[in-house]
Amino acid sequence: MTENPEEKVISAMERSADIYGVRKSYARLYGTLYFWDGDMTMEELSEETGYSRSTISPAMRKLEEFHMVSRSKKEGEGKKLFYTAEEDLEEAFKQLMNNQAKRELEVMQEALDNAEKELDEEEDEKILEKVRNLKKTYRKSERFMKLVNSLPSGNYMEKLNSILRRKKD
Amino acid sequence: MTENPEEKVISAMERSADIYGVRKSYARLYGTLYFWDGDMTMEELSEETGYSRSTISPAMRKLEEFHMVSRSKKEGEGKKLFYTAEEDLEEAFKQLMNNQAKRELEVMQEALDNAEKELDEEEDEKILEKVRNLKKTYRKSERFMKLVNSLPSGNYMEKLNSILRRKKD
DNA sequence: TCGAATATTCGGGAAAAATCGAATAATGCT
DNA sequence: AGCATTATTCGATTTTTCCCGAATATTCGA
Repeated sequence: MTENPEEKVISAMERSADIYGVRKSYARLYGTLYFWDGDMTMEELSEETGYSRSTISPAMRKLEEFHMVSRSKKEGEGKKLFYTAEEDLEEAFKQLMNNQAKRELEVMQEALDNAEKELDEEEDEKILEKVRNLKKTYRKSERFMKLVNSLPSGNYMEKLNSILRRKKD
Repeated sequence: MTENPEEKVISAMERSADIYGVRKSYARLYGTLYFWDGDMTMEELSEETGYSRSTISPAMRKLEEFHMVSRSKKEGEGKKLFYTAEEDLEEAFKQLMNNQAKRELEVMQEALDNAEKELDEEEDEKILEKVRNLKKTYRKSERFMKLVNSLPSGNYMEKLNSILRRKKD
């Protein structure tokens, strides 16, 4: 909240989150945690971000689900939870892609399969063709996703680049 | 609206759009147009989707900006606009990525640069390290984006796959 | 097993976004 | 140039999303 240099970065994170349809509060919570030295309790997060505990609690669970943060407990600290930010964002993004986008593609493909089946019975060639066209695109995206996910984390860019450099036009 | 097979596909599109933070109306408009035989006027789109013209007009301009649809006029049809769906979704997604994500990355990188500069003056090593860490990740994403964009449309997946098959574990 | 500390859930209210209808602007035709 | 037709903009309304505080559930330690 106070105007540190990192505040601007956190704002940028909020903006990104917003653009991708993720709650801004998630971004601020993550950013605050990322720049914090060590771990934080929900109470500290609340003080720091201004969000109430009832906002933070589910937010942290989501962030955990996305592998953006991890929780831990401490000896003699009761049931209090301590959070730390996952620093390897690359891995986090891959996870995000894996969970969200994958489920997403599945829904679409199921819809396309059903439509194809029905249209096949109705012998509606024009629409059928369009459905098949979509299926092709989605199969391609799926393969692309799997590919990115299968690449070893950390240096996939370098690998891809070097692979593709040879066909440089 | 009536329960055709393609309605389910359009619903899935709406869902996708929603997940990615895009207006559902855009998805329905695009989907309706995609399955339509030929081009459509805004009035037809309005009848078909139930959205009013004042919703459709800006939506279509956005879809055009994203290269998802294209407009045209017809001889003797006055100023009336006719829309057709871009069928090459792959190209459209690339465009989308190019516009939205690119601007997005720029904002973040500027914030990171500024933060780095300020922190450098303050000699705050810990935070500085974290900022640099983020910069690294974002540079990587940027390169990745550029790479995907530079790939020839249509069969990049096949190429990548065949290239990578040899390192299959 | 009980009590204290903490996390989580939930309903209501506030804020934000999406859509509509009415008013305005732009375009093509005569 | 003026009229008719269609697109666009804008303020208001509805819908949706987000967040908070209070109530409830869970966990840990004794």
